Amino acid sequence: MSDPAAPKVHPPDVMKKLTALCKSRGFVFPSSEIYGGLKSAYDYGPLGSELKRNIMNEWWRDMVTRRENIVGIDAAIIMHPEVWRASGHAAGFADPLVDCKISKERFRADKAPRVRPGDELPITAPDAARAKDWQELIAKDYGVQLVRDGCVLRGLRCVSPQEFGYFAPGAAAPSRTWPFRGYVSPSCGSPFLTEEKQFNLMFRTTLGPVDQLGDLARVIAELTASGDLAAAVRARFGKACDSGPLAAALASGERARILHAVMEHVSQTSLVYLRPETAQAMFVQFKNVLECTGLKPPFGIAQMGKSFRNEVTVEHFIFRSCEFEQMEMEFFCEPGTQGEWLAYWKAERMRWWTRYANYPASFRFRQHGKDEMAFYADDCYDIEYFYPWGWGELEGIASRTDYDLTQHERHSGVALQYVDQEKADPRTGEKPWKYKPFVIEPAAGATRAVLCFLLDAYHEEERRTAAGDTELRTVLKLHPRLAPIKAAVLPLVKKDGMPERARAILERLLDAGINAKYDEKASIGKRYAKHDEAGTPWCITVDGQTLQDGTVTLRDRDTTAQRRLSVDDALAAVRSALGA
RNA sequence: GCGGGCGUAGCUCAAUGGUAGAGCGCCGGCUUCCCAAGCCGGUGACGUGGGUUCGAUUCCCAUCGCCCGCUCCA
Repeated sequence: MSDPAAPKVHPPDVMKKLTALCKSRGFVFPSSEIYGGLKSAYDYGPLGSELKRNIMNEWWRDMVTRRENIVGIDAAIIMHPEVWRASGHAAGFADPLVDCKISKERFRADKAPRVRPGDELPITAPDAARAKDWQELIAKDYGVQLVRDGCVLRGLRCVSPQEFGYFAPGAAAPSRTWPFRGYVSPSCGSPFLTEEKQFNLMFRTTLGPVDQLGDLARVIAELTASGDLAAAVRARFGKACDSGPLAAALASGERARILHAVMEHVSQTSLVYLRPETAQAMFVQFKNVLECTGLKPPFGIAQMGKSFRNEVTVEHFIFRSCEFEQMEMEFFCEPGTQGEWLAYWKAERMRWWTRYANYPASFRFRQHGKDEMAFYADDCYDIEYFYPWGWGELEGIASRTDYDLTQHERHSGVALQYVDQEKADPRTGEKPWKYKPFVIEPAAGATRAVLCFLLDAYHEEERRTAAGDTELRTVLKLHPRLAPIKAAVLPLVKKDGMPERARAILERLLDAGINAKYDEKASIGKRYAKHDEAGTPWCITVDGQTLQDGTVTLRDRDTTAQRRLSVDDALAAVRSALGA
C-alpha cells in the first residue's frame, strides 16, 4: 500500500480498465448499446444499481435518518417554469456563443469587442509560427493572402456594419467581402467566425399532449405569408411586442431573431424544463415543509435524485454526463450563524466521504475564489477527489445567504420567512423576529460518488497462480456497506451434499436481508477471483470438513486469508462487520 | 462546438475485394477438497447508412459512438 497521507496512486490506464470491468461485471453499461450507444448516457447494471443505491442510502441515513432536524422530500423533476426564472437558471444557463474559425477559440458574442466601418481588422497570433499557420489557413479557406508582420496578419478592414473585406496593399476597394456581425474574436481579432449559437443548458420539453411543432409551423406559415414580417408579428401578438424579447427582436430587424422570439413566445404556454439541480424544490417547498413539520431553524431539507444539464462537454465516463444524480441538502439557519454552520457541514461531509474510502488523503477542500463564486454566495468550498486526471469536484458546500428564498418570494409573491416568536428582531428590538433564513448547501454528486468509490476501490495486486506464475489480481476494495454483494456462499466442489449445505447458509443470509450470492460454477479459485472483481467482501466456503463438524471457511477479500468458523459465527462475523 | 486518434465476438487480437479465425470469457456436461487447473460440446462479431463494384468487413463519403487535447461548466 502507498503512503496513507498521500492521495491514491492510480494504476496505469485505470479509467480504461475500470470502464471495461464495469461493463463485464455489470456495474455500468453504455446506454442503448445495441443501437450504437447514446452520448454520455450510462445504465447501471445489476451490481452498479446496488452500489449506487448503497451509496445513496448511506448518505440519506447520515444526513436525514439520524438527524432530528433534517427531513427529506422527493419532488417532481418537472417543475413550474417560473422556478428557473427565479433561480436564475433560465437566464444564466443561456449565452450566445461563437467560435473563431482561425484560432478555434470560443467566446461569448455579447462580450466581444465591437468594431466600426473603416476600422482595420488585424489578426494577432500568439507567436510567429502560428501566424504563419493562420496565414496559410486563411489563404486556403478564404482565398486571400494576408500580409504577415511578425505575429500580426493585415489586409482586412470593416466595410459596413454587415460586411468586412480584404484590401490588397494600397488598394482603396476590397477585392473580396464577407458578411459581418460587428465584432471580432476577443483573443486574436479575427472576423472569421461561426454563426452565433444559442446555448441552453437546460433540457426543454413540453407539458401536454398537443403537438407543439404543429402549432408553431402554422403560426410561422401565417406570419411569413405576408411580405412584412414585423407588421404581421405586431398585428398578431399586439401588446406582447411592446416590451420583452419580442420587442427586442423586432428592434433588431433580423428575421431569424424575430422568428426565434415568436417561437419562444408561442411555445411559452407548454414549455417546461427538466430540473438542472434538485436544490430548487427544497426552496419552493420551504413553506409547506415548515408548516407540516413545525421545524425551527436551524433545520434542513434533503433530497436525492436525477438532474439534467446539456453539458457543453461530457467527459471521463460517468464523471460528467447530461443525466446525473444528486444528493443535496439545504440547511436553513439564522442570519449571522452561516459561518459556523458552513464549518460544521464541511467537517460532517468530509467525515462522510472519508469513512468509506481506503485513501482519505485523496479527498480535500478547495475554497472558491471570489471570481468563481455566484454573486450571491458569501463563501463556498468544494470537496475534491484526486481522479486519475487530477483533482476534480465531488461536492460543493456553499453559503448561499438568503438569495434563493428572496428570489422565490419575489417571483411567487408568497412570503418565505420564519417567524421566531421567542426572539426579538436584532435591528428593531421588537418581537417576533421575522426573517428569511440563510442557507448552507452541501450538494454532492451521487454519480460522481459511484466513480470515486470505484476508483478508490480498484486495485491490481500481484499473486501467484497454482501453476507458479505471477499474475495480476484485480480486486475492488469497496467498503462492505457499499459493496453490492456482501457475501458469496460457495460449495468447494459440486458434490457430496456441499451444494445443499451452502444453499442453506445462503437462505439464512437472504432472510437476514443481506445481499448474498450462491455460486457452484467452475473451480473455487475462479469463483474467488470473480467475487474479488465484484468487490464482494466475504466468501463463505462449504468443504469436506463442513460435513463432519459444521464449520465453514470465511475468506476476506482484501487479504484472501481464511478463518475456519462455525456457520453461526461466520454469519455473525458478516453481520457485525456490516454494522447491521 | 473545434482539432487529432479509434471502431472485427463480452475482452485482447488475426485474416481477406469473393460473407471471417484464435486465446480468454460466457453457457452446458464431465472432472476437481481452497485461490482464474484439465477434457468435451455450445454461444458469439465486421458500429450504422449510402456510394463505387458482378461482389465491400476491406476502397470512398456521411453519420453515430468511444478516447485524448482545447473550449465550456448559472
